[in-house]
Order: sequence, then structure tokens, then C-alpha cells
Amino acid sequence: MRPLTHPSTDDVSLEAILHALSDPVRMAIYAELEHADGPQSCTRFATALERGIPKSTLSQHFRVLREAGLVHSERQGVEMRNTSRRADIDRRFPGLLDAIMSAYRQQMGERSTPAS
Amino acid sequence: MRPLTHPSTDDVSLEAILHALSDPVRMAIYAELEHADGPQSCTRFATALERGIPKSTLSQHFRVLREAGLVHSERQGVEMRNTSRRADIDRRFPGLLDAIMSAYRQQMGERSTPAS
DNA sequence: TCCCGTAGTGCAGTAAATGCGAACTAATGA
DNA sequence: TCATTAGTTCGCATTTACTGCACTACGGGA
Repeated sequence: MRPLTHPSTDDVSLEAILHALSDPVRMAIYAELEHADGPQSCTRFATALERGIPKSTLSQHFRVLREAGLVHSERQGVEMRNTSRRADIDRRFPGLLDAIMSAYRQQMGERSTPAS
Repeated sequence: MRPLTHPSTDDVSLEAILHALSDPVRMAIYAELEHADGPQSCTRFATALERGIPKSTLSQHFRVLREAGLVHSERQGVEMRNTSRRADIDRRFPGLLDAIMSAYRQQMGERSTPAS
């Protein structure tokens, strides 16, 4: 098994971030990771996100988030500790995640309250 | 030829915007459109972006930008008048394009001045 | 009006990315 | 040592993207 690769903060690219977050599953994962307190395992999301996502697919999604620099993953025993690298990204691109996540929450709000 | 489709401001989705701008060519096109004064034709970018992009490819990129709601296209005689829908997006997702485009300009700046 | 040039679109083949089941690795504990 | 749990990797099927070529649409002569 190849070791986990995390880009250094300076190497994080806007393109990779936008691509990673343009997938609804990855966006949902990242959003949860961000406001979770403490690291979260991968499988937590297989069940948390309504539909049952196969673990091979989940694994790919985490790899994309990791290689974009959005998420830090570390093996802890048998499972993985995933945390948001929010602070790093904020240093790299101030205000970016603020704006994206606020747009995301806004859109989520609209969806849960369909137009009356 | 099918008519050009533009989403209404309310139907613009974050996902589509992030996807559209996660491609370097589309990002470059959108950035130029935004600070151009007045509408720009499609072919303007075939040459403007250093490498010669085939026009069928350009046409597809414009379609993605258009369907994401980022760009308004209108036929004017033989050519196309493309304009940024920045104001619409700002109303839909306040601060989003501000943050993304500022991150983009920052990253561009770094690339043109490689680390000393 | 007919023909030509220019701008962009649609199509079809191919190339690249994604999704997912199945087999695998790695760590833990009985 | 064997079973269990958490993730990864591989390989194949499906989807999506790129691009050359033929096409449409419009405008301007002659």
C-alpha cells in the first residue's frame, strides 16, 4: 500500500480544490468534516450520507480530497482519522472556503425548504 | 442548431460553478471575460490563451460556462457576444466569485514570479 | 440572388476519468 | 493463529471530455 500523500500548504492549487468540491458527495463529506469536532473515520460517511456508498468509491473520494489538500488523513490503528485542513487552506487562499461553504449552506437551506 | 440555454439566476448551482471553474482553460476564459469591457467573441480566446485551442473544444467550454450560469452568450450577426454574468452570481451567492477570482489572481501572480 | 468567407455548432470516434465489485493489506484482539 | 474490521487496489464497465470534420448561420460583395 502506497503511503498517503498530502500536498504542502503552498502547493495547494485552486483548480484541485474546485474540482474536489464540485462533486456533491465530496462536498458533503468535507462539510461534515469541517464542523465535526475531532477526526472522523471514512466509514462514518458510508452510512451518514443517506445513500449507501460503496467503500471503494468512498476511498477514492477521500483520496481526491486528500490530494487537493482539503483533508488530512492519518492511520490510527485499524481506522483512519480524517480532519479538515481548513486552517491551511485559509492561509493559502484567505476567504475562499468561507465563501464556498457559505454558498453551500445557503443552497442546502433552499433544498430542504422547497419553494412554497 | 439548438437554441442557447441559460439558467435563471435562481437555478444556478454551486456544484456547476465549481465544476466549470475547475478547468484551467475555462477559468482563464471566465477571468478574461470578467475584466474585459464589453462582450467578447469566442474566437478571441482561441488565440488569446497561449496555446491554440480547437474551436470545437472552445465551443464546448463556452457551453459549460453558459450552462453553469457564469456566462451570457448572444448571437450578434456572425459572431457571439459573450459577457460575464457576474452580477447575477453575486446576487445568488454573495462573495463567492470575489473569493474564487481573488484566489485565482493570487495563484497566477505566484506562477509568473517563481520563488526566488 | 448567388457565392464566398467567417464564427460557431453537432457528431462520431477515441481518450481519459469515474464508479464499483472483488480481492487484497494492515492492524487488532481473542 | 485465525477472525474481524477498516481501507486500499485492481480491473472492468460506464460516463464524460477532447477534437477533426462536416455542417449551419449570418453577412457582404458582385
